Amino acid sequence: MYREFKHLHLPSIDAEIRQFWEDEKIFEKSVSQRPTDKSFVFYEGPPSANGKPGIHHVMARTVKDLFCRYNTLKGHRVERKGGWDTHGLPIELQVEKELGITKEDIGKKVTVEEYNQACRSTVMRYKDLWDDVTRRMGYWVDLDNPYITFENDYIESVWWLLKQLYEKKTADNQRFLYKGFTIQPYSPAAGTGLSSHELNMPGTYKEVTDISVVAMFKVRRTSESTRLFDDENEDVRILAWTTTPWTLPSNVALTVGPNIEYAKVKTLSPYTGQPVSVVLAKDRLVAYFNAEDENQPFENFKVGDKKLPYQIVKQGIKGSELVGVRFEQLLPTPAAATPELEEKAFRIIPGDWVTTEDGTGVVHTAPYFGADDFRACKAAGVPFIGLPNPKAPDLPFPLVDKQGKFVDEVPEFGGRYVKAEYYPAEIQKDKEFKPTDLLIALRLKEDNKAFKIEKYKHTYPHCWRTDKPVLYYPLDSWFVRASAAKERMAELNRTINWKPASTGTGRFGQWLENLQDWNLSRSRYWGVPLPIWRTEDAEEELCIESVAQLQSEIEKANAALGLSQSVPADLHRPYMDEIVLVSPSGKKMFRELDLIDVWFDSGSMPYAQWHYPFENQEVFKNNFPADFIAEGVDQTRGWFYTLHAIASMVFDSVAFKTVVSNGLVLDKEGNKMSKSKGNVVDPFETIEEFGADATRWYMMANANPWDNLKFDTAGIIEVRNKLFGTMYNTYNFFALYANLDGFKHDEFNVLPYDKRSELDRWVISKLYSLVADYRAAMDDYDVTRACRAIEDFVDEHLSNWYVRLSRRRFWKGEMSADKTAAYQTLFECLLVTGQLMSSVAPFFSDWLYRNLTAPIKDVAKAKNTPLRHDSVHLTDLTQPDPSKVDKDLEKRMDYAQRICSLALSIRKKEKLRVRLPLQKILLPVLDEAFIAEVDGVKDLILSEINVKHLEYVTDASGLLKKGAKANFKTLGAKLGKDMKEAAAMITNFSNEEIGNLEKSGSLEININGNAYSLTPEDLIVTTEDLPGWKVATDGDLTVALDVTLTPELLAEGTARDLVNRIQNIRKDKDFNVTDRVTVTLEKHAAILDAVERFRDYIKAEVLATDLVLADNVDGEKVELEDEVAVGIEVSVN
RNA sequence: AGGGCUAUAGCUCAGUUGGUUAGAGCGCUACACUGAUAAUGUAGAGGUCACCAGUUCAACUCUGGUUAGCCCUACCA
Repeated sequence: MYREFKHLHLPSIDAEIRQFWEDEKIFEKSVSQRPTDKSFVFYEGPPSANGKPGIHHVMARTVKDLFCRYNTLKGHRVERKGGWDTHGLPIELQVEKELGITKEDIGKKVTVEEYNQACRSTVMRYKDLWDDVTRRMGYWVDLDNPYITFENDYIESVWWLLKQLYEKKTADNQRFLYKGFTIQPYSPAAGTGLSSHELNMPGTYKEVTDISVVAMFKVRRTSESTRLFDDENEDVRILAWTTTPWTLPSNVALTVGPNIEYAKVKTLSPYTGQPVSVVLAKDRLVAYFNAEDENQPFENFKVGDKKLPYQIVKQGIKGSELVGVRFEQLLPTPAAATPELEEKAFRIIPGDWVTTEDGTGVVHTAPYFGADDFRACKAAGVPFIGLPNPKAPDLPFPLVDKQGKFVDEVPEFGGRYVKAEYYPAEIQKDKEFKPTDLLIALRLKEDNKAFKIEKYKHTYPHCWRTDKPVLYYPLDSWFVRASAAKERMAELNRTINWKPASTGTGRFGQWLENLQDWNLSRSRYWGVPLPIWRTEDAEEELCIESVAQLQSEIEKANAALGLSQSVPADLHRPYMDEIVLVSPSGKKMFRELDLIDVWFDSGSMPYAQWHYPFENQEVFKNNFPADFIAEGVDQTRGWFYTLHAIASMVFDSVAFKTVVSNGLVLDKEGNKMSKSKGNVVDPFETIEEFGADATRWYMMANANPWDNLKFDTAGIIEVRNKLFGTMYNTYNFFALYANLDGFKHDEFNVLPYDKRSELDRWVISKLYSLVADYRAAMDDYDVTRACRAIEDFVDEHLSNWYVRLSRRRFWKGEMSADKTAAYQTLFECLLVTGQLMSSVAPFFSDWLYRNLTAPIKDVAKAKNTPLRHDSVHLTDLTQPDPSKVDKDLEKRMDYAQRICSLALSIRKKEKLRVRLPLQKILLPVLDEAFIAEVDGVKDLILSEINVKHLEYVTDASGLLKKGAKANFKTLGAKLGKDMKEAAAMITNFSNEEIGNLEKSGSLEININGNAYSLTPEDLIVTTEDLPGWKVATDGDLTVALDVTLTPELLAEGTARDLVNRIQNIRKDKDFNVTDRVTVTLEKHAAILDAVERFRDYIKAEVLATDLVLADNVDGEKVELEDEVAVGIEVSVN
């Protein structure tokens, strides 16, 4: 028996199948039963288990899962090793929050050891939730043997990779792993520098309003500047604009464009009213002065006036002429003063990058807080400003510390955070609170050093983890020289199949073109320690590549230094920091304290997950590179990049051949989901309510995975009702009648297709067309197209046409060859469609497969047939079979569907119910082939629309009124400008003209004096009308219906109505489908004729042994057509 | 600021190499149909294919520009 069900409840199916998978280890079998030499390699991008899974994870993991399942069905062995990303800032931040400490407390209030222990125990906090969502959504991945990035084996592989980079050299003999001092984005809140790709995470650049200041730098009267002065007492100032006033105490230079023209303007200081002469770019005058104020008297100006009088006293000063001019330091810090600074700093230097697009055309230059500034000062020989650094006098300590505070030595502002955002929220909210930038601006205003202070809106980078603004800050860091490999990376990238392609060529490709070196250093505690040891004088260094090498170096050091160190059991800080090695020259070597960027961890997973090269060399070889990976598009600069970079530089290979990047999951209004907005969707609730399959299917079918999805549960409901509901109903229908008839599918006794009906062969043809379309779409990683093809087949073809038209075959009469054919055909459709669905909808499809195959499982197993498998996920994907596809048949059926549709629409218009039979349908035909085609599906049409006969009307009959339309495609090229008129002319062609053209094969027309010869294919001929008939038209098809009613037809219609009403009563009374009944009908004039003529028909249809007419009937009054009510009683025998 | 992508019905989306009636589903209205139905049919309402130019006999489609949204690039102070 086939299982039958009352209702479709997908969550129950989920639970049943999940249990089955676990009991029978179906996932394990689906991998192990496939040959090892036919692998399809997939890499799992490791999630971090310290956050809860969200609905977007269901999206990303559905993409991963379905292509792995699909390739499994295709016979590949698809290992899916899970993994966990365990290092990094989010974990540290969470631990700090829980321990109630800040990073300054590390090493003080808690030891590094305790801190790291806390991190280690936190990382897996939500592992159970993750494992649960993994199971519930049906994501098949090996959770028992995942790679974990904090494990020693993993770290050792990472070291090995670092060593490869350390040893690799560019053509000019530079190492790919090197240390450099540069100005880098730095997040004081996170306490670490940020790599360029971290800065390129979505959402890092935010629009902020900062306080901008145009500062007035007082020019010192020296030999270089005399020409700027009219007299000795003139107060000449250079104007320079900044959006970061906190960098002004660190100002050492002003940069001008050598070719920019500057002007000197006599005016008044707006905030003090004192006379002053200001120098700025001539093109920028308009930004600070109004033309109508030019040459106005200065006496009238009062502080606070909007109108600032001015007078241009000198123009055409080239930037190059200003170079070397000295100025007074704006905000001196005595503790930072040095003779060298006094001598070489505070002067104007040149810079090519200066523009006059905004500001004053003069750039305030603070080398420690801007990369351009740093370079410009280096080039011009301007020293850096900061507190004395005894070890490196050239590199004084910055006036801003690593927490983002001014050092105490800075007058007035010492100890203040430079950005308001670094203060705790409650301080920022205080009414008295003033950001440091504002205090500085006010100070300048008071001291007559500010020309203009205003708010300025611009975008500024923020730390992607802490959401606070970054500083540009001088740091000593280890870099990977990625820029040296960018051509090779771009070249390898071109071989990768990106879905969508534009991400690869555009976003990723352009990124590679402008590739910067990869800043690897992180000043943190919980991560992979950089395995590099250096002597204190930095003369000698050693990069360790393995635990074994560390072991031997330790032994060497122990011997040389008389120590008793050993390799730590845990390769993290602080244990690694404690190891002292010895250099070839006998000096002590200490570990570089940096950790590496966690992105390097995850980019190392192809190697480190197998502890390569220390173990599993063969496994690695078979599993590199990946055939397929998938993650969110936000990983383009993250995991996708680090995978690609490491593979390119170390292995000169791609890391993955195909990558599918999915878009964001937004709420249904299109807003980003965020906790603060409260629009976050809980994946557990969604799956619990709608089932995993409907959720997965909706996410894949509604829009391409790479487009953003506006997540709306109404869409899931639609999928559930339409696709899964229809499949379920179709199955239940099959099961109901198969059980009644005792039909059991027999793989060894299948009726050949050519022995089956036109309708059967048609649906089989459609099915195998679907198989081909589906495979083509999936092979192209286009799951949306694949899903939509299935939806279309299930709804349009299988349920709405095949089953609807075949229903009668299933419930009429005893088993017959035709009935068997119907069962076998429907069985095959369900089986194959279910299999195609299984990649996206793994639960329902397995449930369906198991229901379909349960009755024959034992036989199948014994005889080793294709249906022997316990799960659809263990089967082989249905092969496309062109011999089963009959495009001509599909075309014929398409005619049938359209003809029925037209006939029904005429019925509708004429108010002729379908149960009322009609005499005749007429099809005007223009060519003989059409007759043959329609004849093949004639019976289907007649029964579907309840008409007795079908006739064709040919041209010869003379009844047809033809219409013609211009074929623009063929005529356009021929006629050109005369096209429009020709089209009008052709529309007005008479029957005769069209006939002539068809007969003779050509027709001359004349437009605007140009003669043209038309051929038959220049016209699209249609039959428009059949005078005297009810007609409907759809494109090239026309249908005419004979609506004459005879007593015979009316009686039959009434008989059918009676059958319908009696059937309804049977259904209402819950009779069994097979129950025999006795029917008593009220002796009503409206039905007498029908009962007389169709007594046997009615009896047969409703399984009545007796049909009695009586004056009084106990049963119910039932409405027939024309408001006639008749009493009917139906009772079981 | 520059570069890219997108813009089609109330909503979610299709729309081939330019070709003359721009489609589907959902939702809405009305009427049917149903011995599988959380279905289905027919009909209706709903579109200036974002806007403006250009190329062409012909533009939703190609080109340029504008606007809006998104993404990317950028420490231009």
